[in-house]
Parts: sequence; structure tokens; C-alpha cells
Amino acid sequence: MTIQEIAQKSGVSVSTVSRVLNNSPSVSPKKREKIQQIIDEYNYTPSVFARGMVNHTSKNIGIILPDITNPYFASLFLEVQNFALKNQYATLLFNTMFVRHQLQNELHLNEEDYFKMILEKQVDGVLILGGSIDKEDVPNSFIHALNQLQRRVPVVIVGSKIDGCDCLFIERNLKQGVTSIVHHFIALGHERIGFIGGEPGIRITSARIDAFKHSLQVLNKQVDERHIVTSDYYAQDGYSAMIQLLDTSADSLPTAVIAINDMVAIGAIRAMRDRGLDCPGDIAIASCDQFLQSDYSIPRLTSLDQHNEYLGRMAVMQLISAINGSEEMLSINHSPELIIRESCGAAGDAGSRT
Amino acid sequence: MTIQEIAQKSGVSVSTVSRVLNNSPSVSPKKREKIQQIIDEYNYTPSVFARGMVNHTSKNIGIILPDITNPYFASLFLEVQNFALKNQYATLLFNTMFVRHQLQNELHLNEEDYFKMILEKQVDGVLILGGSIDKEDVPNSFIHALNQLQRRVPVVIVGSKIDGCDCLFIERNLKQGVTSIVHHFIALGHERIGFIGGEPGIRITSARIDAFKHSLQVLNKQVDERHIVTSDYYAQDGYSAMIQLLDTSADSLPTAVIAINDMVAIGAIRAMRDRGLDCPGDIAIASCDQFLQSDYSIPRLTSLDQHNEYLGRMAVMQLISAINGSEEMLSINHSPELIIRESCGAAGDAGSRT
DNA sequence: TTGTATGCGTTATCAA
DNA sequence: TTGATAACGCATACAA
Repeated sequence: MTIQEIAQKSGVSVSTVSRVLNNSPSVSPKKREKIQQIIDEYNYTPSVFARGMVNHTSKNIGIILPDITNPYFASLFLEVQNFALKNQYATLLFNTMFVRHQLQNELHLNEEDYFKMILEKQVDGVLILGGSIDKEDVPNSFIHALNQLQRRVPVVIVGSKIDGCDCLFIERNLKQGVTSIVHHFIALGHERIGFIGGEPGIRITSARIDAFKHSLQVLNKQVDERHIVTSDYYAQDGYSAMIQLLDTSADSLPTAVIAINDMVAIGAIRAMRDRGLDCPGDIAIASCDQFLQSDYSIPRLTSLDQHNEYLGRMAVMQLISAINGSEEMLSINHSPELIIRESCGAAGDAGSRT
Repeated sequence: MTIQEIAQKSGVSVSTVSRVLNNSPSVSPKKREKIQQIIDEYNYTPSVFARGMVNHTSKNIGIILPDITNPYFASLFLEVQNFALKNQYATLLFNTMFVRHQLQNELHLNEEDYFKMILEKQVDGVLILGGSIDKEDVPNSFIHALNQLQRRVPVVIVGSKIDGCDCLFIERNLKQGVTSIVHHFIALGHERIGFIGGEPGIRITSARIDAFKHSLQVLNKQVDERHIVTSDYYAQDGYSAMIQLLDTSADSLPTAVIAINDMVAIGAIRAMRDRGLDCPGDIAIASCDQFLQSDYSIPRLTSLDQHNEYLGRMAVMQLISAINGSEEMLSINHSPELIIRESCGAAGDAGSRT
């Protein structure tokens, strides 16, 4: 089915069909109806290829993220796709990280290779959710590749702004939530507080550790460096971090520990259990990034709800408006919300189900 | 940059450039090299639109799945993308289910709407991972839509074969693993075994419950219908199912329970805890579908590793070969593997970390 | 309001 | 081995 055939069957020219296809006002109601009927009857949809030739748009956007099995990225993607679809954009998803998964014959590509691929796909815009962009020292070659990409299509990045990068950034407030956890722990009477998880050299990690230290210093509380153990973002990393913490500061363990996210918290609690320690009895734990299921672990996890769903929406909205030529920067204030459950040891919450 | 400009700069015709682009043998080595150099220099990539006009291919495949935040689908997708990319195909991902996520202004589409969207995107093939296709009674309209889709592009479905549906199917062995769990529990001396989780009316659920009942009957063991509680596939569903089980058969509780997957197991264990019961002490639990992190929960989960990674690979391979016109049906034997940890109560495993 | 004609960037057919 | 050209399906400028 082509526009030609529709035109013939409708007894009009292709331009008229094209007009009804594109909601041009200058078509007589009678013809419009007739044509629309034929279109529906034959279930005709215009060729994206032919349209692309003319408009240079695909109505596709590319999403680059490190790991879709990570609940944080999965829920971000969900929100992104939902909003994109509403605006007639489909999403080409590129997952760049495979290290956790023993894929055979795995692809060895870096993000810059993905930029190239995505560009060849003629997407109308690119959304980058984390990855190399989150490093403290982003390689110059990466920024260069990013700028080169940006010159071809709009690029929106969910992450901290980087000097010399021309892309649009959606920044998260990484510090506020940590501070509220610290205050919560202090209020519960904790004096020695630790921090675990997060890959070193990644901005999310360092921003949160900075906020952690700073909020304690403001309150004139000591920070024991041994109580800060970085690793990565998954359960296995929470496990190893907690083991290391227990090993290196056996003489003066913290009474409370902040985990960078729920998976790390779960791994840490498991490690405590393996060492015969109880959470929250021996060490209380709270996490900075809530995922689903935090209400079902043992103990239930006290977490920050970062309201990440806004993030995803903001990012696509920004991207789509950039695709449409708008320069306007959107803004949103999302305040993390502390969900108090069991793992922090706050009294009277033993049975609560938020 | 167009093929025209490359041709001019190279001092040849567009046809010759097109030939080197498509690795045609009939180009003199000298010219080929020269042209390639210009291509690289200008970082030229041919327009997918123009190519699509001629070839009617986009080198994109569409993936339809219900919930990417579900670890089962996420890891399946990962494997699919990896293999697709290796074959120069990018993946358009469509997540059809949003119910678990309170997305504002959420899209209300059924899968057939997604079929339409995906077709408009001119993908070269469609991969369907679960969803309505898994229902016991697939609506005729759905099968009709599926066949209509199949008439336009190859469609591969990961799921049980359905009469009257012309798509290609990749079937999983849903029963084998359940049987091995039953045998394991019997070997541990359990007499009263239950089964929880899974949406009723879904083939995965009923296939596993059937296998559960059958393997017990073969061994002349009783099946207490009250010990079988369906719900859904997430932690909250494991929680509610276990509560119901405890409530309805307080006089004769099972000593072991099979959960349909790890999330359900986690929810169930949480429910037990809330009722003052211990796992595996009071009720042992094993799950039919292992996700990551099962080694970090409390207690560690005894699970089946379904080796789902093969599934994803098989599915794309099948799709790509169908796109290339092959009729050949691929086949693979993936045997579930029982990973024994703590929740089943098998002796001496208290500290094991697989 | 409607139709005609052109161009978008590529591949394929054919002729040289 | 190479080049000229038609064709792919659509949007749009222009003419009517």
C-alpha cells in the first residue's frame, strides 16, 4: 500500500492524500472523510523511509544506559518510553554494560561505539542515562564524542553537568537525601556512622560521601575513614564492602551504616548475618535509593525514595522539546523522601508495611 | 554527507561508491581504497531512509515484553540485544505493562495497539517475550492480530505454541524443574508440600502446578488443594499468597513450599516472618526461577537456574534467520539446574555461597 | 481547494 | 570494471 494507491482508490491526487495524512486544513471535509475511509479500510500507514527522506526524521529516539537489569535504570526507562510513545516516538534501547552477565561471545564495545551505531540509525535525539558520563574524570575523548554527537542530534544526559560538554543535562539532587538519613541516625542516638557501596571515581558515589561527611562535620561528629568503604552498586558489592568494614574496624564498629542503594544494603545485611551480627540490632542500615521490594526484605529496608519517576519524564520532555527546536530548559524539584522501615532500627516500626 | 558528495570527492560515480559500501567485488582495489579513505575522512554513513526505500529493511527489530523491571525479562532482553547488535540489528523496545508502576497519565494500550505501532516503525522482525500470549485462553482477536502481524514481518514468540497461530515459537521446558524441586523436598523428608505464586489463567502457572501435582501423585503423595495459592509474580504476591495459605490451612500447614520465582519466594518468607514463622525451620522454600541476588537474601534462596540466557539467544537467532528467509527451526535443550542454598533447609548449607 | 512536478539518498539494472 | 539512470514513497512548492 502506497499513497499512490490510496489516491487512486479515492479518486484524488497524492497531494490531497498527503494533506489528510498530515492534517492540513486545506482539504474539503467531504474528500477528507472519503480518503480517511479508504486509508482505514486498507489499513494504510505511510512509509517511514519515504517520510524520513523528506523530513529527515525517524520519530525514534535512542536511549543509552549501562544496565537495564538495574532497577534504577529499568524504571527510568519505563517512564521514558511511556512519555516518548505518547509523543509518537519509539525508543531504541542500547545497553552498554555486560560485565555482570556472563554472556558468551560478548560484544566488546565502549560507549563511543554505541554513539556511532545510534547515529547510523538516524534517531531524532539521544538520551543518555548514566554510564561513563558519571565518572569523576570523564575522558576527553568521551566528551569529544559527545559533542560530536550533539552536533548531529539533540542529546540529553541524566547526570551532573560537565565542563566543555554542550549537551543538555538533567541533574539530580544527590546530597539532600543523604543528609536526611544522617540526621535520622543522629536523632536515633547513633554516634558512629558508616557509608558503604558505590564505585569509587563515580560522581554519584563521591557526591554522596561528601554529603555524608559534611553533614556529620556540621554536627561536630567524627568521621572514621575506615567506616567508609566503596565497591560498586550491586548486592555482591554490599556484601564485600560490609565484610571489609567489619574486618578493618573490628575494634570500633559503626552502629549505623548508610548504603548507596537497596541492593548494596541487602548484600551488607547478608554479610552481617554471616558474621553473626543482627540488623538493626548490631548495626542499623538505611539506603539512599529505594527499589521495589525494599518492603519485603528481612529486615525491611529504610530507604530514600528519590522519586526517580520524575527524572525520566523530565529527560524525555527536555529531549523532545529540543528536537522541536526549543531552547527552553525545563526544571523540576524532586525532594527525596525518607521511608522509615525496619533496618534503621527506629522504634515501633517492627511490623509496619509502607 | 551523501553518496553523491563522496562520489564527487573521490572522482567516481555514485554507483562505484555504492559498490564499495556494499562490498561488491567488482571495484578496482585502487579506487576502492581511495573511496574508503574519503568515506572515513568525512565519517560518512549511508542514510537508512534511502536504503530502506530501496531494500525495504530497517535493520531494526521490535521487542515486545510486559515488564522490563522484571529481572526475567531484563536479562532476556540483554541477551537479545547483544546478539541482535552483533548482526547489525538494533532493538526497538516496547514495554506493554505499566500496572505495577504508578505512572501518571499512563498510556492505556493493549498489545494489539503495540503491534500496530511496531509495524508502522517498519521493523524487519518482531520478538514477543511473554504477555497475553501466555494466557491459557488467548483471545481470538489477539491471535488474529498476531497472524496479521506475521503476514507482514517474521514474528518469533517465546512461549508455548498456540493452535491457529502461524508465528514461530520458542518453547521453554516449564515442568522439568518443578519436578526436581519436588524430588528434592521429598528426599529431605517433606510430606506436605505447597505451591504459591503465579497468575491464574497463565500457562506458566498452570504448567508448573500441573507438574507439581503430577510429580507428587506419581510418588503416591497427597496434594492438599489449600496448599496451592496462585496470585502473581512479584514480592507482594508472594506475601499475599503465603498469608492466605497460612490463614486457610492453619490446622495442617505444609512443611515445604515451592514459589514460582524468587520474588514470590522473598515475599512469602517475609510473610512467614511477620507471622512469627521461620524459613526453613517451619516451612522450607524453593523457587522455580532464579534471579540475581538470590544468594544474598535471608535466608539464601534455593532456586532453579533455568539458564534463560539460552532462550534469548535462540529467539533472536531464530528471528534473524527467518528475516533472511530461512525456514529452519532451531532447537536447544536447556535443562534447569537446581541451586541448593539455605531456604530449602538442606543440611550443611548454612554458610554456602554458590 | 486541488493537482503537478520535483527532490530526498540509495540500490539495481543496464549499457558501455 | 565503471557510469548513467530509473525507481523506491512521500512532502512540498508552485500552478491552476
